Amino acid sequence: MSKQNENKEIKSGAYQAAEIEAKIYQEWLDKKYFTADNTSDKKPYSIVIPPPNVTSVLHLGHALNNTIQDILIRKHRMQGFETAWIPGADHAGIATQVIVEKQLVAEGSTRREIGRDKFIERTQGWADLNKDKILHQLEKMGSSCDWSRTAYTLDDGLTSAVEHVFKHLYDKGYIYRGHRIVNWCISCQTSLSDDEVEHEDSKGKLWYIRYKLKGSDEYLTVATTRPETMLGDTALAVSPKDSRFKKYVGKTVILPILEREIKIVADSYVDPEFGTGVVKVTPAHDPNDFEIGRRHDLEEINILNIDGSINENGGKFKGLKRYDCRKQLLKELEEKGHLVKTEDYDLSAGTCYRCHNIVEPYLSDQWFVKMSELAKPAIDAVKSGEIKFHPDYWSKTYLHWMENIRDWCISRQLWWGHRIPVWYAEDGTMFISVNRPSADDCKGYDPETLVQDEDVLDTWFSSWLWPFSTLGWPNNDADVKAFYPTKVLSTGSEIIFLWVARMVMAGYEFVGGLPFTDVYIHGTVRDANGVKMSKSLGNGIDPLEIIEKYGADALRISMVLSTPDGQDPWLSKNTFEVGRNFINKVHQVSKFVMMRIGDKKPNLHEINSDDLVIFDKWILSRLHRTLESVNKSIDEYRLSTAAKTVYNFVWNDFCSWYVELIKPDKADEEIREGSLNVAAYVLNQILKLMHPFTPFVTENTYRDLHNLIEGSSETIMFAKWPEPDASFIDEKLEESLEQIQAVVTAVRMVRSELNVPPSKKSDLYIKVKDEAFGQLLENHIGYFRSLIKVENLFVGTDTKKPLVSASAIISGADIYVPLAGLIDIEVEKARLDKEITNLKNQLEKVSRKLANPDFLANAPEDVTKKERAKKEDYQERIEKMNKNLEQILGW
RNA sequence: GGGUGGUUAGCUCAGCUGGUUAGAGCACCUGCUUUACACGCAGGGGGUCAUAGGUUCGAAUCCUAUACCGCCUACCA
Repeated sequence: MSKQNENKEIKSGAYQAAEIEAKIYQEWLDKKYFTADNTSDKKPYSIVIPPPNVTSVLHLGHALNNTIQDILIRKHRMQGFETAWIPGADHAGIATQVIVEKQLVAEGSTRREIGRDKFIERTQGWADLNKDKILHQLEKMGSSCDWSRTAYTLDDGLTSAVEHVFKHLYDKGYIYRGHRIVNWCISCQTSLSDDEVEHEDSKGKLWYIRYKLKGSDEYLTVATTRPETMLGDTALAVSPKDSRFKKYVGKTVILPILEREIKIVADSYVDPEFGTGVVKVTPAHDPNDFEIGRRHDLEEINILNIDGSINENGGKFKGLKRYDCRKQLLKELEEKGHLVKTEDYDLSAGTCYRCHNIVEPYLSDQWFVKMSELAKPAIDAVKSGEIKFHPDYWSKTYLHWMENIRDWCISRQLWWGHRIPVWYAEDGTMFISVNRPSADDCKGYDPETLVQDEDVLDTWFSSWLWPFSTLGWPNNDADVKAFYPTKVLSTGSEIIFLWVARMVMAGYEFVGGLPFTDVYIHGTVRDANGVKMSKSLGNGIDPLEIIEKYGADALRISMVLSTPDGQDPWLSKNTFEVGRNFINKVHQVSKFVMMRIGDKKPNLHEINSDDLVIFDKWILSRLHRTLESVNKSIDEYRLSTAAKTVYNFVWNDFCSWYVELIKPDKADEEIREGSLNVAAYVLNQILKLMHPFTPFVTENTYRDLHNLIEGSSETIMFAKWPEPDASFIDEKLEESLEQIQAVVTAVRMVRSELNVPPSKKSDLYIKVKDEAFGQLLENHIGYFRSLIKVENLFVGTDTKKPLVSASAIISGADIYVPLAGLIDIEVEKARLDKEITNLKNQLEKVSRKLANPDFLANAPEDVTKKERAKKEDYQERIEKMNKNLEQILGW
């Protein structure tokens, strides 16, 4: 931190976010402003929150996502929609169970020791604690969630939705139980769906192992990346088209070490070009081998225990961990001459998305959902544009996955979650029910003898119902009727498959219609080095820490400003200074305007157009241009662009120009009434426009402003959203003002470069080309006199250059600042030289263009006209500057 | 291996349908206790727009390759 920064902290005039934010949020809660009314006549606008996991508190990714949702909700609330933002949390089966199990181990216990009921009770307590923390964080961020509708995937209502859906799919034949190869995490000791497996590239080896042909001295060599699986080999396979190996098909080889006899089969899966052209077949530990095994009726030998150690089928290797076994096995193979060679090999190993251990393909009984039929309407929805992705390119990712969808393994060998609602009789007959079936439900069987499936359902099996289960489906339809489908789902790209796609399928299958019309995919939050923020890397930033230091408004606006539309934001702690400074700026300018209002009563809602000067009209024009642009950007989900537009308007147009322009020449003079009205009106619009982005400072200031003028105030939350009005936009007038700004800037530049003390006033001579512009300057000099420290202004079409003066030549005006005794000739000369060189370069470019006959022949007329005008302008300015330069040299 | 996003100032990014003196914020340099704001004001320096071709009167912008960075996806042992 620099010295300057240290000093700033002590300054007392700055905006104090913390106290204001806490107070305001509590008021919003007390008045129940966030609560949605399902009987309202207003048009609905609803969003369901992507439920955060109860395993950990929120990070900046959540802060970004929830800011986006709150911006959309608050804007639409102001636009008169009945808004419902449904908050909630997700029980996160595997992740939560893993954490609680670790706690138990640390205490010297295990889940099996304390038993299922105790374990669930304990996990529940822990999850509830975290859930509360998460909801508290959302509040601190200013989220205007409808807390009366807070949902949780393990709530009774949501649980009954899960049961309902399970039964529905089972009856339809879409849910089935199968003996299949699944992804098995040896650490979490559960199956995983394909989407819960992450692929990580790693350096591996390809081991070449030879298998001896029975009754011959010949060998067949296979290549493998997982040699330990050979303990479960039940065949070798070759391509049926491969002439090299045709003669061996049907023969037998001896599996090294275990000395088991296994046969050689021909299967078209084998690629003769790869490796040796011979593949070892381990049906119980490889999905492809499993298929080959089924085709050739091979034995399926499971060699692993659920913890990844070798079981009794591994003979003497029994009890070894998988990679220890690999080591010993390779050693023995080498000793016995079976290891032909070893090559380096890049592979991408599947790892568990929760614990990052390498996943084993594992043969077990699991429940699956058949997906192909469910996918159809979900594909159509995106293809037809009924559901739109923002940015649009994500729809390709979605469609690619949907069109290649595979069955979904939904059973998990866990205790934490929705227990599979299936009961088995001794003979294997199944009954679907959450609770023990009644005698009527299982005719012919004694309910007491039925045993419930031990496993629980994948967490996503409850979260895919989120857009309607949170609204009371299937038991209560009032909210469903009022708020389904929701409008937009805002989330990160990493759960397009896990969650978004499945919600779309669920929406069509269970409720009969799409769950949302828009999917907004925001970027992934990264640290200052571009590394994804994560708890395990420890590079995350706690939003609460940022809120404490800078305020929630600053957190929100900083995040949105620094998240490029459709790209990943790179954030560091000082990213948030941008927002804090901006909030303070708004606070300061509001303070100023209110101070100047005093006991006057400007109209905040209407403009009296009879009492406007050019600057007033200009800021109104800029305001409405801004409104036009911001509204468009938000509608297109370009929130960062919207925020930047607001930022630039407020800081540059309003604070740096307009407010400075209307400041009277002397401190004790009053602001012209018409301008003060405009300032108050524009400020009010700014506050409303900014409210979705920075809810607290705008609420606070809005109330102050209204109290001051009207003696009372309502909340800004339901204030009328500022819509653009094109009749305020005046391009010509904006151009005129840009000319005035150019004069001001030129004078400032001259003074600054010549090191004129800011306190020193001077006269100003301007020779204008156009009489009207001269009038404009003359009539409004009072407004910008203080901006350029001008004493007397001399303006006209024939104004002469004072002898000793610095000059600046801009389009349409020659500017002279008489500064006898203050001008350093060398500095002024260098300055003019630089300017002239600059202009000459530009002139050169334009001249070349205009000398090209093809350009003149082909370019549209307005372009050539523009270029000609430019050329003239450059020439004129260069001439004048040269003259000025000569004159200086003559001094 | 397929798909997809990126490459513009020291850093993070704008620049949407080709014609701009290529912009902003941060950082940097200079000056400033100027009537709200030093979390500020004014001014300044800094870019052969990844590379190579092409289309065009004209390319940061369109097309084609190449390189690098990133993400997603994939059962080639």
